[in-house]
Amino acid sequence: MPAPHHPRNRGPAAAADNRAAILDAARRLFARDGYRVPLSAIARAAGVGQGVLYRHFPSRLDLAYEVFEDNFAVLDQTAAQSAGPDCFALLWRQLVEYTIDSTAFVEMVLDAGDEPPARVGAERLLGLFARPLARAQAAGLADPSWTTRDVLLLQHMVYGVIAASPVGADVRAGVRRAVELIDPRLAEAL
Amino acid sequence: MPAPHHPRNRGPAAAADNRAAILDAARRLFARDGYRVPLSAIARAAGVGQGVLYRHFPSRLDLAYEVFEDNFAVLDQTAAQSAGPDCFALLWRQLVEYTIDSTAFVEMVLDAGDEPPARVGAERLLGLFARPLARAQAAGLADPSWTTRDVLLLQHMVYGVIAASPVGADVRAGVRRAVELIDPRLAEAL
Amino acid sequence: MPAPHHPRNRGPAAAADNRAAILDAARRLFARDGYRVPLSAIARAAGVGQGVLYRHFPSRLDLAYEVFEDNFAVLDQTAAQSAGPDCFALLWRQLVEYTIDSTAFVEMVLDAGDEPPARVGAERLLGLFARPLARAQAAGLADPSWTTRDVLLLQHMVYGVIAASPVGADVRAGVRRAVELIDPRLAEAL
Amino acid sequence: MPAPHHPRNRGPAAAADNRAAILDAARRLFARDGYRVPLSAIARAAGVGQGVLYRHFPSRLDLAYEVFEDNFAVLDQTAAQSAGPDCFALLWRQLVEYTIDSTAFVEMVLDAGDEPPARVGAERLLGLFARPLARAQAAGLADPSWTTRDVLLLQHMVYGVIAASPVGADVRAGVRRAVELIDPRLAEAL
DNA sequence: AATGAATGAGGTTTCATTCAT
DNA sequence: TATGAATGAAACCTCATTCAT
Repeated sequence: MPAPHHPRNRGPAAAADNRAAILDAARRLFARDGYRVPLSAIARAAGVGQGVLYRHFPSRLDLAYEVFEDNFAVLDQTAAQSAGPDCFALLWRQLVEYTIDSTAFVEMVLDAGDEPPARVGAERLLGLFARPLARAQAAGLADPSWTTRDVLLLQHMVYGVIAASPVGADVRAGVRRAVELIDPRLAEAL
Repeated sequence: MPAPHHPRNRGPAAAADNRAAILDAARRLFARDGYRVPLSAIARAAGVGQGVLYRHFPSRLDLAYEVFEDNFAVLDQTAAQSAGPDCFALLWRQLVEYTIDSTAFVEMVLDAGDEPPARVGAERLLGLFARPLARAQAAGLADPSWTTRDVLLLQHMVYGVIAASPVGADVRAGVRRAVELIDPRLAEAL
Repeated sequence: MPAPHHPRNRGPAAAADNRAAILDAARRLFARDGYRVPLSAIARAAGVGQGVLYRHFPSRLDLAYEVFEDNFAVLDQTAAQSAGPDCFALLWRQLVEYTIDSTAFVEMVLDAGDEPPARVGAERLLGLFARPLARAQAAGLADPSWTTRDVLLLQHMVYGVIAASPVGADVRAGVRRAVELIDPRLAEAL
Repeated sequence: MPAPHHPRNRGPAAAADNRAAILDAARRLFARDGYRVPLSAIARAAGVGQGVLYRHFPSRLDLAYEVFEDNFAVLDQTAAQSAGPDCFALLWRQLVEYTIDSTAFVEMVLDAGDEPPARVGAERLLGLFARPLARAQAAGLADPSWTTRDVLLLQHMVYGVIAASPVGADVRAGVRRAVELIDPRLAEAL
């Protein structure tokens, strides 16, 4: 038995692993049980004590933000790698995917309320979409009247559709139709 | 002992009054403190015992549904009184207003999750909008491709914008712009 | 078996009993374990749920104050019944007794800190001692320079001696000697 | 790898520095936040790990005792340097000052409870005051009935006054009046 | 010898729900 | 039928203490 089942207190070296395990557990539980899932459940699922969770993430929002931070990282990469007019569509598609997958994201945003908006990523998204949107507009692939802030609104509208979807419903179909109502080009990207 | 010290139990006659008082208190507290307000607070504000609240509304959702039921009543009235092509715009405007005013509504919908969707009024809205939408479409006041189910989607999109609005933000402006992105005619109605 | 061992939820009728049981338990545990004893321990000892404790006494200070309220009641009685010059000595003796018995009282006072002073009884003691002190002074049984506020200081000095007494020490002897250092007449009363 | 990234472990030489830093931090935090301040806060303020704190001071009481040890050192010096009948007054003044400044001292004494009394310095104080008290008594500067143990009682009485002082109160004035009640000569020394 | 992360017990507090009266 | 106290299961958060590195 080379791997002991309950290695108590693996020391500071475990910090990075623990952090990753917490983020992983949080991602899963946020997705399964919603943003309000007990932090103790996350700690348990991650196999760490509650104190560790508090050390790494002093508040629920800190944790949630980090969970979604990964998403931003991928979006950043997409924005950096794709310089053509399609970049906007790619980003939009990914953003919608993340929004669908992380319904907890909606609740986090709801809950964040009076927190600095940058915390919940709005500003990051704005920066992310600015140039791709301009390029898409120049190429006639996006409505010329849209601002980057409108892209946020679009995402929020997608939120709404997802959030209001009954559990068994086909979320993707609903989102697609909703986006279609706004602009067929947006729906095509999905 | 002819004069009870605490004339508490006013008998069955009080039931209707209590019900109304609870609904009224719930409406206020949902608006002020959000959907998650303690039920005991609602009971207290209504001046009734907690048991009464449970008698009338076995669950928070039952209570919330009834609270918003009144909104539907007004919408019903609007639908009944206005037979012209403008009816759709009137209904839409009212629906958006209710959605904005009752942010708790958003949370309720989020929370309802796996409850029968009809519970949260979707079916009622469908029935409500069916004929007015048709009339508006016939008069060129609404996109001919829209179905009544699309109207629900539209409302959900408005949900999203409201839900994602930071605390101090101008919710109405955001909603208006969002609706504008979909169709200028919808925005005009607001 | 006429008396079930664990009668769960005895209903509102139990409120008064519960309140008394909580106060009783608190008095015992404060005396045994100090002011910082866990509230949950008090609830357990009283045989009630934690919620009940919170309903009756929203804060530790509320509970402590009520526990010591009884003491004041007895002092009030003494002050009311004894109109002679000995009244001061009687009150002083009782006050010292209570102070000795309730070391938690010291800690409560320590902990109260910035709470309204009336809460922790200082003002009550002032009012209680005013007239008896005057009578005792008139009869030459108390130092004429003492004010009622000085009586509080005297009590606090007794606090200090009690608080600093090692566990096994003869608290009473220490207090007596301390009081003797101040004024033999005060010590005689003990 | 000649240049370690984190020059953390400075080796045995750091032990003395660490000890001093911990004592310094403890003195400040005890004064600012009270005796119950988290040990982790002290470690942090001292810039050391928590383990180091435990190595040097196995318990909070050990730490507190050492913190106040310095006070004793000064008292020792006073006792050694002043051979006249005023020595008692000087020592008394210093003792009262330390007691006022370190309200945490009061709490420590309260908390020590069942620890060996010598730990909290009683015995040291006894030894310290023995000869100065005798000299003061011989010179008529102190009550001839006082024993050195009475001096401890006097200090405890001062404790009580300090401990019972409301947060905003003028502690010094209270202490002065209290001491005056005992003996004007003691108050003069302050 | 120092670090500082991990542990986990334990305290406080809050409510949804029940139920004696 | 109404009352509102009682229940008790969590949830949150905080440290004292340990221990791998």
